[in-house]
Amino acid sequence: MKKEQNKRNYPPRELSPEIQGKLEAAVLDVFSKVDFHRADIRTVAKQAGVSFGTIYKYYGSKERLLFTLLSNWIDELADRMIDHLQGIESLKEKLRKVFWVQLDYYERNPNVGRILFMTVPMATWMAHKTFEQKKMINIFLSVLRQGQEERVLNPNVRTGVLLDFMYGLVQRSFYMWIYRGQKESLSEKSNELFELAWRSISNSEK
Amino acid sequence: MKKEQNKRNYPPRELSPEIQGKLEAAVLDVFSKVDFHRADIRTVAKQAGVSFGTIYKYYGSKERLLFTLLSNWIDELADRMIDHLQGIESLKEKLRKVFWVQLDYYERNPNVGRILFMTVPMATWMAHKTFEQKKMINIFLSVLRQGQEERVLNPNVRTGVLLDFMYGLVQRSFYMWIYRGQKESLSEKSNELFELAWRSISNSEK
Amino acid sequence: MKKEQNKRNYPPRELSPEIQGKLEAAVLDVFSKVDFHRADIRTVAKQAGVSFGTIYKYYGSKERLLFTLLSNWIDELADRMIDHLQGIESLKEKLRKVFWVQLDYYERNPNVGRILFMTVPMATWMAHKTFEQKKMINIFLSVLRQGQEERVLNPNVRTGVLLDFMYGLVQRSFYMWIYRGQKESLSEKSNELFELAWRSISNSEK
Amino acid sequence: MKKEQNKRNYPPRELSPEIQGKLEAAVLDVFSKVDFHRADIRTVAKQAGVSFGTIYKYYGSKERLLFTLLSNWIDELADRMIDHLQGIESLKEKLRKVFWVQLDYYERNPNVGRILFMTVPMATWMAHKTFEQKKMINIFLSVLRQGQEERVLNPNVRTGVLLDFMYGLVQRSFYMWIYRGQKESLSEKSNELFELAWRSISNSEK
DNA sequence: CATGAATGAGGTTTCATTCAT
DNA sequence: GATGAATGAAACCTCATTCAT
Repeated sequence: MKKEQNKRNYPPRELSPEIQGKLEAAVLDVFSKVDFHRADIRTVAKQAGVSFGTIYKYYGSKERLLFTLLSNWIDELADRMIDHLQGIESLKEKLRKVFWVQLDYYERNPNVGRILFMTVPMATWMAHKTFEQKKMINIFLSVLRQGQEERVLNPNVRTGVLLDFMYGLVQRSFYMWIYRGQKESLSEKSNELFELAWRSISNSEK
Repeated sequence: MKKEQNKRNYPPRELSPEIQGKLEAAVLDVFSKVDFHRADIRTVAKQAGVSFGTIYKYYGSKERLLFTLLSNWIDELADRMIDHLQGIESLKEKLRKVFWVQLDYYERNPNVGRILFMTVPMATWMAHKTFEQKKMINIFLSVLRQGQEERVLNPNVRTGVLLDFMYGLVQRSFYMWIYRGQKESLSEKSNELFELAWRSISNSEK
Repeated sequence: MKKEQNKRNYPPRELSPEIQGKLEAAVLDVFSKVDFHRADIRTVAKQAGVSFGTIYKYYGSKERLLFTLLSNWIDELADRMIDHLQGIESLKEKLRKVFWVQLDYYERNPNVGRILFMTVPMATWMAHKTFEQKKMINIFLSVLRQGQEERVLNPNVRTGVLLDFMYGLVQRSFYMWIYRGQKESLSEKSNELFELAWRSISNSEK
Repeated sequence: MKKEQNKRNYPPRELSPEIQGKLEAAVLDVFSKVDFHRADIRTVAKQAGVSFGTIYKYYGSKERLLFTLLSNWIDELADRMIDHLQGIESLKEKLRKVFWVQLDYYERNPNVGRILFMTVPMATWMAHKTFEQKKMINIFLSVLRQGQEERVLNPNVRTGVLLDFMYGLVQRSFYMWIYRGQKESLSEKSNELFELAWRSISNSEK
């Protein structure tokens, strides 16, 4: 007898990249336009040209569909971050870049930002294994720790606080940018935000 | 997408204070435990000892129920803020207080914090008339503007950015406090956060 | 706290007679036309002018919907049987009547017959509490036992066998009547069948 | 209502005898345990060690799979009937044999009986070309007609009625045997049933 | 007016059937 | 040809919302 299909570990295998792509586009569109509870899987399926049976087979639930794709996008951002940090020596420049890469990404992918910062159901998202975003977090932490070791950053503040500080700023900046109508460029405000942040976290006693 | 809900003005009249109180307690309990889309009006009604029909009569929809009560709680916080800011002259101390009052409030009312920062569907909340939180915002803005006028705060940064900066920090601090298990006191970290923030926003050139 | 709603004992209360009536008509129509597995509850709901949510609330499943109504119809038949047996003394005439009432009922309500003898999923139906049809069965058994006690019926045959004998004949007669196109009157063949049966079960040695 | 299935002629060719055998065993097992609409083609395929695609290639639909195999089994029974009727001259003994062969077969193959009398959706089965069971029916009819011609059987009753009479008895006896827990031997009750039937159909005036 | 029965949308599941590989 | 991924229909279930009493 064949071994039992695992019914809870989604996805059981990979969707074809083509379908995956259409699905991502549809999820991005539908889930960024309305709150999670108003987004309709049947609409996603229709837009993606996939049967919703297939969606359920691979993702198992509305939440998991969203979380899985979201996780992919954040990984994309993390990869881009790693790429951009290469060859920068100055810690200050590294951190400046960290801000810029994020704001640039969300400016070019506002629907990812909308989903991440505005429609994802937080309580469940935080319980989801992808919330920690290890890859992304680790990049930040290693930069921040390096800074503290080199006494360039304030060593008296816990790294977690610095992290929250930066993340909070990015999140709030993003959704207020949306709220205020996306009038100016988000990435161009990156420097202003960074300088604010830098004064906070740099080691003024050094 | 689900159809839009009724847009009449709720509540049309006042519920008895007793019922109102039980309803607030029930909403606080139910909506803080799970994501908005999982919170069940029937459970709220049962806990409050009213029929859900009555809730609909006074609030008109699930979202409006939540937003209305949430708005009340934030007003409470604003009133407390005003109260605490009285008699403080030093701008730095005022801002320190602003942080403290918020963190203290959310620490003592973590369910309000959970709802505001974690379960409320952001997109719709932002579109709701109470999102702006005029009272609260105005307190902040007036403090910040006063600071900028007095050249105590960095005058080169738009007030909105300063606001986002503070709000983002409070929000992120709160939900990571929850995420990390509410181990230390949130209000006790207030000073650490404030000092970080202060270096950011104070006018270093002065 | 209110006591828990029983989720498995359907119906929790009575549907209004009007709705009940429309539902019966729709079930009769839909379930008699096609096999159980092809009958669609949404079609039933639409025809009955009831939402299918209501059907599920009261009946809980497709099978239970069918079984419950079917049970009602059989009770109707049993009541009619009791009514018609009144005032008949002769045991032979009683049994003749038993055949006639059944065939007459199914001839006038062929859709009930179709459902009972042709589309109901037998295996599950037999496991259902209403399969035994106590009321109906008891009428038969009491007539048959009386006959055996009076030595008018063959006392050497178990009553259950006599019952199967009669039931089998009615069932097969009905569905072959359908199969052969309902050309002659079914109730008019009642006597022919009865006389056959009577020779079988009457006590030839008396 | 669900859409009608494909009407091509299946099977288009022969499956290997080994697979055919495993498939029969699987169908017998799966379709006898639960109602038709609960029986799962995937389970059948798994048990038979073929993919369900193969089943579809050869049989075209769930119904056709069942009906085709069922038809084979009934043919088997008919062959056995022919075999057993050989060399019996007495019409009464022939008919006794007819009962016995059937009850004996279903007792030894209760799953065939379950399928034929309890789980097959009658309405569609009757519409299927194999329902008439020409071979089997012809055996019965020729015996019955011979009896009527020889004036051993009641000549005033249509042969169809006699047939229904016998079939109905076998069917009801079988499923009540199942219902009552298969406690006694079914074939041993054959004589009791036959004697009952014989009194019915034999020509009492001769 | 308060109530809760009824509605209907949509999440979740299962599965017969189709179809590309 | 055999396979099983994909489809889509419909059962099943929950719940926001409407509405008659």
